[in-house]
Amino acid sequence: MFATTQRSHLCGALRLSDAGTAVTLGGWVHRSRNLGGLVFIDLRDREGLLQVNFGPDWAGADVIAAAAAVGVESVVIIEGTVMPRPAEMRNADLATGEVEVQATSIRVVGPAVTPALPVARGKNDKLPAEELRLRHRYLDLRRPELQANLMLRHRLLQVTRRFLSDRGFLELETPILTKPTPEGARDYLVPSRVHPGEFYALPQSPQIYKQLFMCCGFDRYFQLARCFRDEDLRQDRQPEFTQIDIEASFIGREDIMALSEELVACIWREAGHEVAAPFQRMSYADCMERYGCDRPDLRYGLEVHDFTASFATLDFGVTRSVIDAGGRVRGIRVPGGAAWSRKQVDELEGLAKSAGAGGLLRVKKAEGKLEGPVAKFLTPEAEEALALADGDLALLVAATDRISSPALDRVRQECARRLGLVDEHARHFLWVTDFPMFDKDPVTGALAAVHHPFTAANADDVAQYPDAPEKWRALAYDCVLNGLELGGGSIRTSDPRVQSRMFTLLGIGDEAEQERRFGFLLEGLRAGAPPHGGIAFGFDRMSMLLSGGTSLRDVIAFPKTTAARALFENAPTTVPAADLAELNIRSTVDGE
RNA sequence: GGGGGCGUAGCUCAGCUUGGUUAGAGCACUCGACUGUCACUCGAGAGGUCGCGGGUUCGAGCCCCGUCGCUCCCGCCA
Repeated sequence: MFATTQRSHLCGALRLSDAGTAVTLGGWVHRSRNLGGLVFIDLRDREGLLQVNFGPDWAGADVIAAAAAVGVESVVIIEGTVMPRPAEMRNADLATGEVEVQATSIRVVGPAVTPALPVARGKNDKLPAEELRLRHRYLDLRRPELQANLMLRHRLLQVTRRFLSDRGFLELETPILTKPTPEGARDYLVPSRVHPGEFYALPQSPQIYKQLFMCCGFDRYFQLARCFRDEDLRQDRQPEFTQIDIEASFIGREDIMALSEELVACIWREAGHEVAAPFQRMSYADCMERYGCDRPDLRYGLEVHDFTASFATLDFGVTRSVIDAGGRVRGIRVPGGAAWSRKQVDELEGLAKSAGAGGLLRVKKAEGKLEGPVAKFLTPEAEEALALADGDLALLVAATDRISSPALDRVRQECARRLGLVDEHARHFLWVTDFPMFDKDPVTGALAAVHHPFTAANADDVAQYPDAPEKWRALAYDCVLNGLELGGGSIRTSDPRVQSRMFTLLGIGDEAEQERRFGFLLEGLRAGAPPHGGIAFGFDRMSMLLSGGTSLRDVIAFPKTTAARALFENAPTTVPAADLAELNIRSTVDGE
């Protein structure tokens, strides 16, 4: 398949069964070893490494001299014969290690300057600084690890396309130049030359377009969609990213969740992992109650418990005042935590405080005795509720749930890490369902969409609490793996009047304002919209997990730094004033 | 927008605690030797704006202030 007019095989593909074959190979000089009369070159292509041998019995002196002179990372084309290696000279570390090619000619077709970064690395060599790897990305991407990552990414893209296409989903493209939506994340804006003073935005997601496809009757859509958000970056967040975007008509939650489980299993299988479906499900309320988090890592326990009832009678000021004010006392039991030093527990308290808690109450049981600031106040009922075994440590937060949940989440995760409870090979998939529709700002009372403004509400909740939207649950669902959000979606509002009411509840302007900003969606819905819904998966994150990496930058060919800068091509950059003038734009930055 | 870490040869790092002659090592590079290596080995050599700017000092890679870059985290990410 890879044979061309210039080469016959891929270097890394040759095996013992190819012995005796005359080959012409093109590749990069990974490393070379010059033993005097004998020269070895490890030739590399995307398939792997191959040892090429230049010896006087089959190659002329001029060929050997040329092989000895070629620098690493140069591109060469060699001719020769595949030979089995003598048993004692085989290399078990190399897929091609049972053979070598005895070369009769070498031609340097792409001489390389001395590389700024090493591509061939020793077993214990550290990677160069990421800044340098990004600046010299053309070299970094030659590394077998990154080649493997991008080739895996390709396979995951293809298997996703095949899976969805086979099920009748149409791959439809949506615009990259779109309308600014001043909700949610910041948009990347693109000035219009033709229309002075007006701007496009790059899409944060194809959300509205895919809903319009449903209105058009393309009842199953998908796209491997590039999305853009002008927010600050993280290890797992890039300003442009790829999502598997799916939408379908005449479906409910169960349809989307079943389809998604199949898709995820298919993708994981492509990477060599079997996934058990159906996935566990848990309501948002249960997640928050038991784990303090809407995407819990279920590879370990350390569940959060409520001790409010048994602490209500305690004559202890801290818990007393919180409970009287409507708060709760919640916490986790840490087996073996009693052995931790004061300093170690203080560090945990630091985590809780950084998450907003006032402090972390500790009770430990050592040699049958309870210890800690609250110990002497404990009633027999409270002791029984804590249910500490010898060596256990209880870590409690007395506060409103809004404060205690994130604090206990942080503490729980750190305790699991310290206790070695996190099984790196385990995969615990989870559906989180029944999110609230709205998040109510505790200060202003304003409602904000937890998912997005197009999500449909649970009809029973709307009927039961018509005037208390903060009690409505959304028909939304998140797919979680080991505490990471893989994707999320919802059933959408397909009634334009209901959609308009949602905008009103969210404080998105009057009717005229709604028409101006979201009219193109409302018009589509009014023209006859089927019930529909969908989901989007973070494809980069999936690729990262399946390639075994921890940074999105290792599965994206040309990523941005955390300062949202491209170091290789050096973007963004200033442009000549004349270019700005043509766009009717003037920079306010000094010195421009 | 805020906080932490890092920045010394092409690469990875030591040196900084306690300021003091000519800033070191490994790899890579150049030259030489070597016919079975596979991180070849051996010998020799070259290679430095100690991120940048300012300050303290008789003297700064080292101390202080500022700044830039990368990175991790918080905010943010409907």
